[in-house]
Amino acid sequence: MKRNLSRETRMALEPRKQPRQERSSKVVDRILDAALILTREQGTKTPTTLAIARRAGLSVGSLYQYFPNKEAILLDLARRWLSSFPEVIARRIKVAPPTNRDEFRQEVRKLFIDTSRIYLENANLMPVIEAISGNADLRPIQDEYDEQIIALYAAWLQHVNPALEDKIASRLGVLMMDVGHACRLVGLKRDRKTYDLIEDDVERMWLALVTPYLDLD
Amino acid sequence: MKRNLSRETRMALEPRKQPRQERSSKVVDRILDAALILTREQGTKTPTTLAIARRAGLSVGSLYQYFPNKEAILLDLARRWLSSFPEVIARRIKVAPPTNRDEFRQEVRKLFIDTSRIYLENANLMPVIEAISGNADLRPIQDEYDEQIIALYAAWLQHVNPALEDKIASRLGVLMMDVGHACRLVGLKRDRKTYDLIEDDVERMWLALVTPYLDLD
DNA sequence: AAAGAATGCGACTAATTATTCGCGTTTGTC
DNA sequence: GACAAACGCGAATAATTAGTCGCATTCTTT
Repeated sequence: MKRNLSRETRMALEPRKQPRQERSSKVVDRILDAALILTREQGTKTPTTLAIARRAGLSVGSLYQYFPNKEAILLDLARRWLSSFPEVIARRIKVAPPTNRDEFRQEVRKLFIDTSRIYLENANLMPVIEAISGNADLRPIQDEYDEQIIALYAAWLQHVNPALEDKIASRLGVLMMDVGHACRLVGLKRDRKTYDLIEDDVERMWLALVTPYLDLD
Repeated sequence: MKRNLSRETRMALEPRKQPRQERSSKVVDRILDAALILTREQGTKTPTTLAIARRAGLSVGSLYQYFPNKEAILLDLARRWLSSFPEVIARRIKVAPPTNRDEFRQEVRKLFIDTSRIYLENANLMPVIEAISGNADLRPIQDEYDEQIIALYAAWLQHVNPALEDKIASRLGVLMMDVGHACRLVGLKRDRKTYDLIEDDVERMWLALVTPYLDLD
């Protein structure tokens, strides 16, 4: 278990080599698929390298042809998810800010729907997201993304109400993110109808959360 | 690492022996204190038995005089926290149900304040709670408590509005718990003033969440 | 088809860490 | 103060797993 990379893990998360031959790029997919399936099966615990290799019909050695360490595999799976949040929120800051209560509600709704879509589209990798949160090595990386997302939520709030103090915006940003995340994780574990009901619940909560701080009208 | 107890862990969580001599009951406290301090220091990862023993000025062997395994130590720390929730919610079900919108708001507020107090009083063991959630062996035990708490929140909702369907009550119960938990964890990491502001935020969200389902008036 | 590069293999290494066990020490009891 | 029970110790055990390395196989190119 040569394991003091943990500190430098961040540097070491890039793929060790680009696949050159066609067979190997399929192998990368097999590895990622195996890791995803196992993470889903096992819930909390991240799968072992041996388990991933076996499931992918490979040997451990082959894993390390393409990934510098186990963490990199999980992170690769989560990468699309992690990066789509900033994109989506940033997009909703580019439009003209609302001028009355009704337009404001519309804006909340849009942000709300866009973020919800991210969850729905990535439903199958929620177990990976949860595993990452529970992993000491990966947690800091997720925290970085979270910081970014919170900052963007805060920016969105100030876009909607430029008079809003930084401190308040950032507090509300954290809560929007965490409430949304917690509720949607619950929702995705239920059937689609319940998910939709929970979405309505979250929307009401978001509105209740931010409305007092956005004295339009 | 004799570690296939995991399955039978549940049986094995009781203290191995009651301390008979006075010196040893102090030792149990020292162990618990050490585990608490280390968990707080290390954040996510649960401390090793060796680290706990060292910090408590003991040897590993002595740990196992009083605890059947490492998990039992953390669980012992969390036990008061885990059990106070059911107590507190159950107490709020015993009073007469509200008859109008204003009394209802009062009831929400009371439940809200009572649960908030649990967080404030146990602020220093939040890292333990988080560590437990991230630990594959302990998670299931916390989940059991969570089930219980959700059921009680649901029962409270039906106490307030007896006409409320089971399914809705349980959905709202989950959300009350998760939203409260997520926000309060954030709050406890901030200063007291911010905690109070977040409490107001949560109260508004709770009200927004449940009000549509409680057609009093 | 032969050379050389890329890929694949899996036994092995090594780090980590939970738990045990036999023995020495302290404490309580008479 | 002597005896047994309780307590304390920590080296040894053993389970688990991440990551390596030299050799084997397959592919690409000419």
